[in-house]
Amino acid sequence: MMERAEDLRLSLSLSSPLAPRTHHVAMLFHAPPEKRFLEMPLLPAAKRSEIVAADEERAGLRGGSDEEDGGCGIDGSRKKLRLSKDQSAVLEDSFREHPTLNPRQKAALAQQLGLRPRQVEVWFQNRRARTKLKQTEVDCEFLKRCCETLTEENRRLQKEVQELRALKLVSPHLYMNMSPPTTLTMCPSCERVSNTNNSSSAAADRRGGSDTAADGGILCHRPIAVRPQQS
DNA sequence: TTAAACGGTCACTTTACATCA
DNA sequence: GATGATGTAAAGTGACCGTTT
Repeated sequence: MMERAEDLRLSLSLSSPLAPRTHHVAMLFHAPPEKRFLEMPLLPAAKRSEIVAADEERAGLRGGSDEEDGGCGIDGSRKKLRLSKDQSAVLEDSFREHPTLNPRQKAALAQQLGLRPRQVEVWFQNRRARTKLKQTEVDCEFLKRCCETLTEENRRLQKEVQELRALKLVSPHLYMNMSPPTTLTMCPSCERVSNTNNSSSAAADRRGGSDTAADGGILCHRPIAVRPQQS
């Protein structure tokens, strides 16, 4: 199995709308329920009858079996299979167990549910896409909140620098007597400054701490930290 | 070692169907 | 009840990647 496929933290159709959509062999699907369940030994009898009932209900809505029209309507339009709740539940259970299927699992699941392996494959494909979409939404929200927090923190730090500069100008003596900000610590070996509860400072450190107040970016805290302390 | 064939997956898209106003 | 808008899920398509030959 491919690594990226397994990494669930998780393409383009160029088909022309003018071109007639082909109805592949893949679409000439599902046999009637009674035929399907001949090869469904893994499913309890009660479940089978439920699925059969659901199938029949759907068939009734469609007004004909797919075997007759090869999965397509009289006018050639493709009929769309809606999976029953039971089928979906089984697929969901299986998905929770393993988000990707090997050919054997796919075939077994298809047989159990009375579907074609291709349908099982497509279901898992779409399910992975839905999972990824949800995860992306969650990630997006998280990053948004991070961005807001960092923006606010940056604003606060810039304000603090301005105040300190002003203080330095007005009363240098008082400024020199100030104890350093308690949130800043200096590494004894490399003399780099880090803010143990401040992610933006750490980020600035990683970048070499070259940002200045003038360019509006995150301020380098080194000048503050190396301020000589009076005993 | 390189390249073609092949299979699996993904991203994007189309389409059928369900639901709701 | 008919109808159009909208959402959702099944399925089609091409690209990409890893494996095999």
